[in-house]
Amino acid sequence: MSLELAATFAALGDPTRLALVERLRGAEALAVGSLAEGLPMSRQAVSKHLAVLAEGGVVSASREGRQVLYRLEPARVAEAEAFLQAVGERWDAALGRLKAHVER
Amino acid sequence: MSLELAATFAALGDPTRLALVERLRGAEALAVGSLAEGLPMSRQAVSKHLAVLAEGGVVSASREGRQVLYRLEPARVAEAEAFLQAVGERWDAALGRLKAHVER
DNA sequence: GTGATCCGCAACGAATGGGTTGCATGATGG
DNA sequence: CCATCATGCAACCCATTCGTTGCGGATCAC
Repeated sequence: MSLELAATFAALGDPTRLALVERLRGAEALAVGSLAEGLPMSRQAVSKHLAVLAEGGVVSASREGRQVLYRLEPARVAEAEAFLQAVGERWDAALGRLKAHVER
Repeated sequence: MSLELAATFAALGDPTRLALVERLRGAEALAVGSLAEGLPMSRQAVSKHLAVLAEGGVVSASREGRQVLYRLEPARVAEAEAFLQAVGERWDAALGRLKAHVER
């Protein structure tokens, strides 16, 4: 299956990276240093996590002076969401059929 | 952040497991052996992947005679979908504000 | 310029992940 | 019963991941 989709899900499959995404949800764009603040690991570790998120298409980076700003990238996130919705739809459809059968 | 959510995303973050989910999308429930059929790895490897999916709440297992049936578990999938939707919503809101500003 | 700040790169060790094989177990069919 | 089939369990190997530290390169403030 789609390697890109797998990379996106894998990027989200870590508590630290989920926390980073949630932080980015509350701001337009944040620098590495401010994202690392408060997390129980080094700045370089956070930087690596951000690289994984970027590889998965969840965030994008842009240099701004001497700092690097990260922001959410909704396109790939929407693809992942669509996949999950499709998974659920099959089940909803089955439920619909069952309901129709019961009500007949 | 939610360890459960991270486990769910991590479970989906592998091409083989995504393929398994897609197969399960087309059937009510499938046994380990039939899920392993056609995949370029041993049955035990597939069994491990299914265990990871179950740990992430994506599928559930039930013994049926001498075979174990796996089926999709929509509840946790819906939680993951809701998270992704929330991530996108922030962006949509920002886009809305931008649009409103431009049109003023 | 000089010094401080923000960050990436490289090397390293410990832990995890994904695959294999061999064997044990429990249900099925004659 | 006995052979067979569908799985799980355990041990092992190799590759990757996750964290660290040390260093060097830009950039800003003065």
